[in-house]
Amino acid sequence: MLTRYFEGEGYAVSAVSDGQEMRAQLKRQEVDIILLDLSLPGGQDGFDLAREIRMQSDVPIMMLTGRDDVVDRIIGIEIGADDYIAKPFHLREVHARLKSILRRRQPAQPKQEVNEEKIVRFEEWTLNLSRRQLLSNEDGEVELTTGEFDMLAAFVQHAGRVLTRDFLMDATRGRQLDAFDRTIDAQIVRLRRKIEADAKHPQLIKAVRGVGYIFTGKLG
Amino acid sequence: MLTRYFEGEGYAVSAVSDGQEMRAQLKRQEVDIILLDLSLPGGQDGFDLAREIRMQSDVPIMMLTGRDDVVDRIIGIEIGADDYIAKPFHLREVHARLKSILRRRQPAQPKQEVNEEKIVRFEEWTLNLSRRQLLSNEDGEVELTTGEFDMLAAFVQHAGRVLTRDFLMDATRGRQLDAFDRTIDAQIVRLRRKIEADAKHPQLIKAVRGVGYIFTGKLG
DNA sequence: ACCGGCGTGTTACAGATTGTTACCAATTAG
DNA sequence: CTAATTGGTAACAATCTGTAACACGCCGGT
Repeated sequence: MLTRYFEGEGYAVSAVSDGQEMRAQLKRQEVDIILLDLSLPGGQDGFDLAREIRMQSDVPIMMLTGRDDVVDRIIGIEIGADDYIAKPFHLREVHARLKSILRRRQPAQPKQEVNEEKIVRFEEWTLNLSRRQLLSNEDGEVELTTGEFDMLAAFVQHAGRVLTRDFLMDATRGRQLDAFDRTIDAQIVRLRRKIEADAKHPQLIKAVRGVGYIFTGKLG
Repeated sequence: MLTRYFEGEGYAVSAVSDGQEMRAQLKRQEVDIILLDLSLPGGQDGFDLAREIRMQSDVPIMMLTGRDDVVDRIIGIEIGADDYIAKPFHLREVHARLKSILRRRQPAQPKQEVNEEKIVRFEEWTLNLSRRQLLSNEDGEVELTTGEFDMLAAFVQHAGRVLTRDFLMDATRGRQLDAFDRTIDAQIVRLRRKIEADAKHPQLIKAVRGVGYIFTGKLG
């Protein structure tokens, strides 16, 4: 009945019959207002559904219910419903209240701050420092171990500079390098195998004899 | 039983089983009222605990007890408990008294943010820190155990930082990690199973070898 | 008081990652 | 040109994480 009426009034209406369908619909399409029938089938309480909606968005909710219980009304409003109408109701009244709510909803809500991701691109690679994730622009994700990621991160953050093994050891492991320690070299080999097109002729990470290594990839 | 009832009534409930856990929880999160069961395990006397709380804060305390002893009742009230209810009690009655106490406390603390729920969104998840509830934007609620929730809460509140097992143990259990303790690792596995799309290739909680774990989900 | 389910801690083992060693190749010093 | 030095790499050992399975204790229900 509601569907027919509001479609007749020129609204685009999506009718769903339970919480599951509602979630699917909400994911599919942004809606301007939700009319929520509290006498839902199944054990699922309409209030729970309203709370769930409210937690994820500020879309207006009008509750329609079979009984006019003061307690229910209070609960409904407290949850964050914008209106609460008991049956029997006039369609005209529902429409009037709906318009009122939509009119009220003009001012946009301040968005929650989004943490900006730290992302570095070089050659055909995208390194997401926040997610600790390396993406090839061609083949999707290449998984790096903790040590490999830390090593690569150190390089891209000091691109074009020669990094000593000493520096790298401190940057990636947080400890000191001792004599005859080949830890860094071994890790370099492993990293190269994953990001160099030809490990025999490295283009991204080059050795600087007697000093250390340098990242020569082009950032951008 | 109490936990279920009050959660059903829309309260955010943190159930703890002893003084140790209580201290940890109080450190973790500010509470509006404490329901204190006087029949506590161990030699720890509930009255002592109440005194301890009272010494540090004015948070309302309701005492629940197995026997209705006039002397106990007087002691309880003298210590500074706001109410004292003997078993067997009706949940409705407890609720009514609780509301009464909170109403009474209202003017004392004119806080604006009382009704503000702490909500964090990341990827396709909505974590309600106040309600201790996790919602998938696609499939509705995913139930987390106490330990899983505390772990996830610790992560989202320190997103992008590497958290040591030591830190996590303190944040989620309020105790110290001892050698060869795999508690955190086991809990991580269980949490991942619930929130990672592919537990074999975790995207939200990544291990940092030799150090701990890091939350790499994008907030907002 | 007893029972049964659930959550958590513990243990053991599998698998992944890293450190070390040895040896080879490449480069440089003399 | 030869020897010494340095980086590359494989192979293995040591360490760390992932995970299943089980034990235990708690709590609610009978």
